[in-house]
Amino acid sequence: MNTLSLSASKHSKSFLNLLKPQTSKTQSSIFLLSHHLSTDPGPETEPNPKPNQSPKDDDLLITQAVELLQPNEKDWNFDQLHHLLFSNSAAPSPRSLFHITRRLGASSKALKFFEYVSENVASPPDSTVSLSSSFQAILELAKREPTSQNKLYDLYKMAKERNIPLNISAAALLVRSLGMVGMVDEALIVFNDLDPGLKNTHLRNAAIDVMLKSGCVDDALKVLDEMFDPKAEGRVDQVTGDIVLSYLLKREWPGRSFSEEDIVGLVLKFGEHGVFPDSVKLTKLITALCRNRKTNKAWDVLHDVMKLGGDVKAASCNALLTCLTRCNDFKRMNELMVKMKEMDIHPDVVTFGIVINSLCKSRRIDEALELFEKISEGREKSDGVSTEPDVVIYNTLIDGLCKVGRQEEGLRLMEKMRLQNGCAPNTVTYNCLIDGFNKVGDIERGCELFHQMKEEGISPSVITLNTMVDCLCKHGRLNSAIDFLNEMQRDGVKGNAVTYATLITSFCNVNNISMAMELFEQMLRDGGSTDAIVYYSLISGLSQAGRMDDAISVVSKLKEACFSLDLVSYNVLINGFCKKNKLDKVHEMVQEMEAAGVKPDSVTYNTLISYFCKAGELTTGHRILSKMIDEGLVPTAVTFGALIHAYCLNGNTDKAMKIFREMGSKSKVPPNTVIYNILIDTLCKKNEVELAISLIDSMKDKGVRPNTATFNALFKGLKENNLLEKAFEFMDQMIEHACNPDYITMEILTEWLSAVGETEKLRRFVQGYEVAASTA
DNA sequence: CGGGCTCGAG
Repeated sequence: MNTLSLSASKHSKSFLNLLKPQTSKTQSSIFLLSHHLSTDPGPETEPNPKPNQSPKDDDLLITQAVELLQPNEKDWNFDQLHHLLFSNSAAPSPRSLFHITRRLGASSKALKFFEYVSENVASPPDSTVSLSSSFQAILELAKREPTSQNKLYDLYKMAKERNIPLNISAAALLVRSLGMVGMVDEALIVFNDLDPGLKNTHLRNAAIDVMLKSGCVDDALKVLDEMFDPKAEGRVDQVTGDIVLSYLLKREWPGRSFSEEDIVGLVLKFGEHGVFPDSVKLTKLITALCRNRKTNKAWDVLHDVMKLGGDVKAASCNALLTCLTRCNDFKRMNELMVKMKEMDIHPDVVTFGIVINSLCKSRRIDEALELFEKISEGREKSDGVSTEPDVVIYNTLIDGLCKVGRQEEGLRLMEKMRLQNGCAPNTVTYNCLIDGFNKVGDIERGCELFHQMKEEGISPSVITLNTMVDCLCKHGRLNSAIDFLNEMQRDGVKGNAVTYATLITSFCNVNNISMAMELFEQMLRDGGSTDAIVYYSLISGLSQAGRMDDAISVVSKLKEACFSLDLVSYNVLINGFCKKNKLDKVHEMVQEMEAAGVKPDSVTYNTLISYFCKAGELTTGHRILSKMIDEGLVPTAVTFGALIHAYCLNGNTDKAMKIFREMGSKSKVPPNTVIYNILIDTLCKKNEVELAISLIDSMKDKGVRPNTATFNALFKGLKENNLLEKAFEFMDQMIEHACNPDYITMEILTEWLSAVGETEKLRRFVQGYEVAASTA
């Protein structure tokens, strides 16, 4: 526990420190950086006026010249023109030529003027700069004209023939514009023709942009490499970084592929040159790495960017935190938060949301509530801290409470959130609560809340629908579920794949395959455009009903419709074949999924581990577990459950208990109801009822809901040992937890209680009254 | 660009 410094008692302090007003020493540098992050290359540079001519003189000249050039080019008065421009000993400045040319409006007219000037101006090289300026103006005009595509390149060829060099602005314009209209080869010719001295950062950026967008990735990388040379003209700048990174962050790269290592390598290389991804891009990169299970890479790149002096914002840290949460890596979560404080990165409301969610998901709901209180207090203080809990944080907590059976508290929290500005309950709030009450069997309250939300004008979502449908199905009220669905559809909430998957699976479970098929057809009909997910749900339902032949025939239908199986479908099929003990089919499926490029996930591994463990092949089970860990997957409660189950079956209860304890201490995976049930059942059978009872208590502490099977296992043990008072106690608890007795419960209790003359207590129990109260 | 709710494994 001590290594886990997420615990609120320790952390609340550091969080409060983080919330203190900050000395803003980083403030100004952040501002500067964000200014540099702009991708706008800045205004086109205009030629400088001649040193001996003031811009004012220049402007007069420009106005007069444009006046003279106003008429159609046939009617130009060349005498006056010559007098104005060339009678002076000083030729017109490049700046004035640029402006005169540009104000002629049309490129054809501008070109005529350009011809006139080139005939009258002194011979090169003296006139080169002037002519280049005029030429730049022609390009700018031509670019705006509708048929510019070929015109631009023709103009370039003309300039080249006449040995009129491009200035930087003209070159950049050509490269960009040609690239934009798809004349990539031409754009690259322009770039490659350029004098190396002219290839400044701006131009190289334009060229790299064109190259990347057209798939000439290797060319781009070559230019980029030159830009990394410390002696080079045109070093990388922020814009270079933006262009290259935006490209790398795309889902696919035309023309080449990049590994995560390549991308991270480039980011760091930019970093060494003082160029960093902006917050959005860094966050995207980290999110992408995390999605591809490269948590370590994500961790490294974030820390390296910090080390190199990049500006890291909370969002990027949040992305990594989310990923660490999913791996239950509390140690590094904590390390990262310490680092954030060190680097003066303020945690924001999302950061707190992630931490609170992480605590909730590990069932450390009270610590989550404590942290929540601390943040709320911080809001009251007048130190300018603006982290107040938002709707998401409230919802996270309400869901956390509901998930551990504290739905009444969840309800109270909803009332509390109404008192906070801008924190009105929303659809998600109600979804959590409805599910909370439904899951403990209190459908009445679930329905009540459902009507309440509608009265409040909060529209139910498809998740609300699915929550209700699932609950009705789990209680065997399949027809009510269908009615509910129809009613919601009338109100405009259409069922989705989850809805149908739930219904189809439920009908398969009660062996009503024809109804399942009918729903399948209905969804195909209603769905408008067919979706593969329709097939998935039926395959899943049939597999779980053990009808593997039917499932496989639906697979063929799916393939005929040109869909392919997804990860979940492979998982349910593998599970189905495992249950049927068809090992050859299991192998076939695993091979097929690998060939299809579908990577097995923890569910796949759990299914296989559980299969081999149950079959008594513990060695194979452990071997698959190692492979799972090698693949970067984290063992889940199901994984541990499979191992624990295996050792229980094996008679090795001590080993099972050892794994169970390690779950809490080493792995931080919260055990679930099934694991408790296995252990309680096994311990009772071995006559270790005391230990079994202590496990029930630990369930309460950890917020794991017992179910009917939990109590059944316990009652069997209590009956063996004739612990009647204990039995009454747990009968009350069963009522408290809204666990309905099933036929097994009734069998055990009827036999036992009739034998000892306690039939009255049994009667009250069946009617849902507390048993202990009946004695009073 | 980052955090919340339903369903698919044991």
